[in-house]
Amino acid sequence: MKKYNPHMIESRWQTYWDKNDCFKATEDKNKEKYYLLEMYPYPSGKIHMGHVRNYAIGDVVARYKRMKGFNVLHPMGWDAFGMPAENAAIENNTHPATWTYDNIDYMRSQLKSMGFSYDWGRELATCKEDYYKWEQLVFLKMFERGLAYRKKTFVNWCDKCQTVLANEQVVDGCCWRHTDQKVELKEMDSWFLKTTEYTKELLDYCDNLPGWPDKVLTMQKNWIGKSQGAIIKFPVIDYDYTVEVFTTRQDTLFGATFLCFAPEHPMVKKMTRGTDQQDKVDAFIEKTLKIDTFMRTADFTAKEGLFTGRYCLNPVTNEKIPIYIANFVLYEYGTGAIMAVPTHDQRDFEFAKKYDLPLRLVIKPEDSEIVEDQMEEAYVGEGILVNSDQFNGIKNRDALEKIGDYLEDKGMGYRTTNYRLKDWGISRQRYWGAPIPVVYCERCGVVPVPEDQLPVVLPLDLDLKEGGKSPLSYEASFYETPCPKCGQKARRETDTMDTFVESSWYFDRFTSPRYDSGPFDKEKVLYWMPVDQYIGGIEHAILHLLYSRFYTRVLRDLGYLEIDEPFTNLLTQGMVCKETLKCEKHGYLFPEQVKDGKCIYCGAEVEVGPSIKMSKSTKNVLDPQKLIEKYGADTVRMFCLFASPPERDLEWNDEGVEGSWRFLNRVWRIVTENSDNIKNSNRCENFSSLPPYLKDMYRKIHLTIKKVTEDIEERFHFNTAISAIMELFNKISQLINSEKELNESDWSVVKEAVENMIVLLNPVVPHISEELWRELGYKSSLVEFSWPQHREEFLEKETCVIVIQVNGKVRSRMDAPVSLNKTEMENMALSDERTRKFIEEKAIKKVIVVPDKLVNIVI
RNA sequence: GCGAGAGUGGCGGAAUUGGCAGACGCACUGGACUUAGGAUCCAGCCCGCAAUGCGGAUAGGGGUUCAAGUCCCCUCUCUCGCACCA
Repeated sequence: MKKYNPHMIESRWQTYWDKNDCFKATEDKNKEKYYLLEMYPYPSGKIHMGHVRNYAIGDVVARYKRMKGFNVLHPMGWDAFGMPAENAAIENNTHPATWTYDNIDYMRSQLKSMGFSYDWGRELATCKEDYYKWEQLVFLKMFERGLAYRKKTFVNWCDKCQTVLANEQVVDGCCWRHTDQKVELKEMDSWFLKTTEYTKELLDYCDNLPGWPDKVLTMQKNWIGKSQGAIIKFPVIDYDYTVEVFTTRQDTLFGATFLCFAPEHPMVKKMTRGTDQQDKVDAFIEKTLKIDTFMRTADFTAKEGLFTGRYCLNPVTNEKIPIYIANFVLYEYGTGAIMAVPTHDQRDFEFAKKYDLPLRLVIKPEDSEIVEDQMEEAYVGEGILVNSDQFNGIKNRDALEKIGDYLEDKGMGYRTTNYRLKDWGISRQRYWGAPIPVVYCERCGVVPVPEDQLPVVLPLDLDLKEGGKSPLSYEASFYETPCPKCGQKARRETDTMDTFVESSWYFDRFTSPRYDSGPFDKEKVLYWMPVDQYIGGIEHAILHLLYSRFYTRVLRDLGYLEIDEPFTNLLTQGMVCKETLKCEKHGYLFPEQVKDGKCIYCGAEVEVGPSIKMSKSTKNVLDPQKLIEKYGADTVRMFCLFASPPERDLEWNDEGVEGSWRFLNRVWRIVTENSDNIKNSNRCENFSSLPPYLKDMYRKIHLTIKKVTEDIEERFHFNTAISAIMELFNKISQLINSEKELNESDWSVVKEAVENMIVLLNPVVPHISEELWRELGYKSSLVEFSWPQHREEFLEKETCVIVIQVNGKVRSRMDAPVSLNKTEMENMALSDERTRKFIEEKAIKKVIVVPDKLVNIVI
């Protein structure tokens, strides 16, 4: 008997699929298309378990859909621009391009060794000219339409990255890549994409994506952050300016006793210029801007502010109220200034108490009294308006409307909707990215590079300096260029685009990756898009997915696409977790640094920590390469799918992998040891003449087909699909290993069972199943094979086990013919001897009968 | 603080519509085969007890129901997201 040798088998089948172009996708209008996409990886060096899991999940679906007869597009590529390439290049004295392409080559070979069914002919890398050229073109089109623009703003600056970060890339006040690096505010010129042009659509369509997890949609909605309220105008006294504030609580307007500006608001300096307060105000602004936004606005940071020396009029009370600047007011949100109602807003309350500002109650709870002097916190509940002139006595909910109307009537303001979503800052002061195709000319200003001069090529031969600014800004051969308009000496933009721009349309490019007359071939993109199933990590729930939704709309409005949403269905898989090992002296340890529970360096007892996301920093990682070398790709794929359903975290367990390995060995053995008998027997023709135990086996075959199909199709629950196949396997193995000699009809049913088992296993473990399929005498590959369809008539049973309960407790079971009516079942249960013991002489109150399942006798 | 999700044996997890809780796998225990077993096969494996049976058990408490892991209410714990957003 041949031993199961995964490496031999796997490389043989990988070569076969490759040579025969098995996964090559071509447009075919007669077939239903299915575009399956997993989030493409950043070529960081080698694949990690997260990739393996993500791509194993995707591959099951791709292979399954293909067997189901769909025209499947399943591409793979590389998110190839980005900072790690630059950092690694400086560290290792290589070029980012060399580093990136080397990594791509190695990672491609790793993905190939996993046997994923990609159409490798469509592979793309975003760092190549023929990719970013089209991104630059789209940028120019956006510029023409005002969807890309330049402005001076306060930007998030990471000193370690030496670049600007998008708001989305700031996590807890720190850089998303350097969690120990505080982000500073820096005023800079930057390019923005006008995501806010589509705010409403992006929000509304969240209710139009039934195939997305609610969690992700909620996160997107929160990020967009819709709030309804009003803009209210407060005229400044003795100064020609009217402050506009946004509020959601116009019902509390009569209680607005002061105003607060964000310190960096440009009006603050203007209003205080030449006044006594100027110096103090300037100092306060400077001080506040040194503190990053997170710290400044953290809930543990005390409210701080300063009087500007100016007053304005509360438009409804006509009272003179002071204008402050305050650290807790955000310049980016609303109008950058607020009306402060200390009685009904906790922040305003704290501020007023600190600076001794007046409190006026304007909402009173219906069943109690509040006195301003005795308030210890703001009253934020519902109530009745007081101290509000003609609005006194009405409920504050109604006052929202009424005061809104009043403001509009009097021209003091208007109702509006405000969103938290801001425009997307895409400028990065980095080298390894797509150049922004514009030129700055002293005469002509900002001049877009003409389309026929694209691409603006990222130069490869230049010096990379450690730290500091982007090398492009030192490279005269790059930035020196004649102005496209007037021909005079001009300077090229040296910033590059955020890499999220590339990932906002790579899925479109996959439909025609070699197309050279535009971003993509319209006919092909119309055929394939949208992506039917997108699979990736939850960590992209906001950034990547929101940008992609935005970019899709831009491409639609530019005439490239005819769809609104890029991804019809989204599956967010959980993280791969493993326990951590920690030594008191040496910190986190790799498993090989621990022997017999002791640290190999100091012999100290190693603490086994909780299972958390695999990460290099906590050293609880596992190199998939080693697993593939030890067990082969099929075992690794199988364990990843078997250990938990995809959306949940996967708890890594070394012994569990052994289990998958043993299962595949058992399958191998039972098929190879019995292949002659299986090959030489005929398919079972006459079901009704089979003895009961074979009918039972037949039923199991069809039950398994049904279960596996439903688990993959409806829920992506591969773990239960695999366990169903294991049950079928156990049943086959019991029959074959039983004492008796197998006869002809036994073998005919075994043939049916084994063949179906192999086909059902194919999407999960494609190599071993192909090999065993051949072992059974089939010449063609399972790639060509159709997914089996269960037959209802084989699921039907002649008898079933009925559970008999007395007062809800299981007391007995009986075998009964199926489809008895309720009375028959009841009578049968009542005549059951074991059941009678529990009923004794007691009166029966009620009998509940669930057909073919259960009888519950209530006494 | 707000929002969402989760809590089931020693472990990963099943139970899809309210109908036998613990499928499948791991670990563990015993046995067979064996020079050997970290291979393979067979058996056992939620807890308690007066043990062929009975009782208890799905974070804890209460409720609805003939029947609750599943539905409702309260409490606790954990995870994730947001967090002075006016």
